[in-house]
Amino acid sequence: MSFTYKYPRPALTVDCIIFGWDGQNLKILLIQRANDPFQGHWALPGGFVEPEEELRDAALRELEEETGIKGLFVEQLFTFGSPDRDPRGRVVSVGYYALINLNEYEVKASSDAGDARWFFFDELPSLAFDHENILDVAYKRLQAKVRYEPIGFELLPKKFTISQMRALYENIMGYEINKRNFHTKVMKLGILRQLERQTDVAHRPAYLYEFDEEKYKELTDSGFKDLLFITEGMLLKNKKTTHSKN
Amino acid sequence: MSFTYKYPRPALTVDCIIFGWDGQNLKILLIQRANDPFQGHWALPGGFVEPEEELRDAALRELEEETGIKGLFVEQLFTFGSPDRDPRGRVVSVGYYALINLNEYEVKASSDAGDARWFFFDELPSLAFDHENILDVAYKRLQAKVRYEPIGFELLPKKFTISQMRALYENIMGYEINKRNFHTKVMKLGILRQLERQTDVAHRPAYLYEFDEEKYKELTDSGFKDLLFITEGMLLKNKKTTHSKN
DNA sequence: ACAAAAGTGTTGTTCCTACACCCATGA
DNA sequence: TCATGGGTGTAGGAACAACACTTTTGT
Repeated sequence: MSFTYKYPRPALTVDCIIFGWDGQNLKILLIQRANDPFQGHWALPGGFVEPEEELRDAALRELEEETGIKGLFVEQLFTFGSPDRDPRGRVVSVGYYALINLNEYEVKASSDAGDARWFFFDELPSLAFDHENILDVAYKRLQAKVRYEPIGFELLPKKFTISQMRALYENIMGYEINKRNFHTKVMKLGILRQLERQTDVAHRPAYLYEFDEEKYKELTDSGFKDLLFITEGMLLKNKKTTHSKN
Repeated sequence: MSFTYKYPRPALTVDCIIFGWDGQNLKILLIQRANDPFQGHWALPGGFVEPEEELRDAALRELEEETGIKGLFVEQLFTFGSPDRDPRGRVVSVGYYALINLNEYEVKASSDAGDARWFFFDELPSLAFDHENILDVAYKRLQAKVRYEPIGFELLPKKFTISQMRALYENIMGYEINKRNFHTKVMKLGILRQLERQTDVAHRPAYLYEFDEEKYKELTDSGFKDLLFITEGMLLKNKKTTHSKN
């Protein structure tokens, strides 16, 4: 069976940039290509969009295939369509990025499509196609979003401490964050519900919090989010953070 | 001549949302469809992406065809790919939005592809396909961008007054803007070069300004734009602006 | 008692907000 | 002189930035 058109048509794919967070490290899920163009190279997971499939659903399907998890948080990133981005011919790819907490799910990183592996964000191999560029766009987007609204609750566990939240943001921003001012800002926003305290830690136990979606929705819906969430004085710019891999 | 593939492929188009500003009104360029699906309906200008063409170039080409202007400001908006968005079959469309000052160019609004016309933003007809949705996404994006950085210098003439700039933002935001606070903020940013004054107006002549791209680049490059450009107290929320069509 | 991380007090500064007021021009 | 916008002064409050300090746990 085959399909014939009057004019040439590009193939349509989705590529997924999957950000994972294990509490210490920002990671990216990559797969090793089994077949020819760039065989053996690492690449972003992705694949062809089915004829009757929503773009978003295609992304979710690929994500489920690679991680085993349904209904991940995804957002459309950008569409990449340079004529020569794939040596086999023209392939237009819609990029989606996903956020996932690696402790909550114990994500399998293997799949039908060859080897899959989580990489530390600062130890990425070189990638197939234009995937380094795509990844770059995704990371910049993540950094930008984090500046003007608190996101990434998909990356944190259900219950988390402010320190854990701060550690995540430090990794995304690439800078240490002023503890005092971060705490103040988060509290003032009022989108966290305070729960019980931690136990069994060798220091003063921190309060646990959970994300209050109601309050968050109010904030964004109520006309205006006049938040720059991460402000300038919050960042300790002399102290860069590596995506520490302890 | 024809092209045959093993699997079905969607057609790939670009659609352009062209925002125009004539000094008083926000407008949108639409074309009237000459052919069958939605014949006679108004639609966003757009068309197929050529086999060897960058997506962005396709958008620029369409824009030139419709407006006669090369090198307009464009930015990728979003990609729309619902399987049923076009009754002829699957068509995936990459949306681009453009900004253009209607006085500077005296834009022709006719084209080979049937009738083209500028519509007042608040007098839009119903549109073909899912173009109302696309337009909605574009307008929301424009509003969002304007919140956290001063954009739209493409919409203003080379030399403009602060009042003209404010009028533009009032139209985009849909609210009147507090004159004092807007003025203060714009001045503090330091991205405008002050020029001579207006002449021949029946009131105190305003200073003309031009956009200082250098300073603007410094601002954005220098790490952080901690600007919410349009702040809450700037807007007079009781006073909505229609996109006044005088 | 000590280390380690959690959490709070506070001060100077900048920015935002909401007013009121004066200025320069053409008719 | 009046109408019409252009442009400025300013005061109270909120938010930001940069400090230092106290608290609570396990070892």
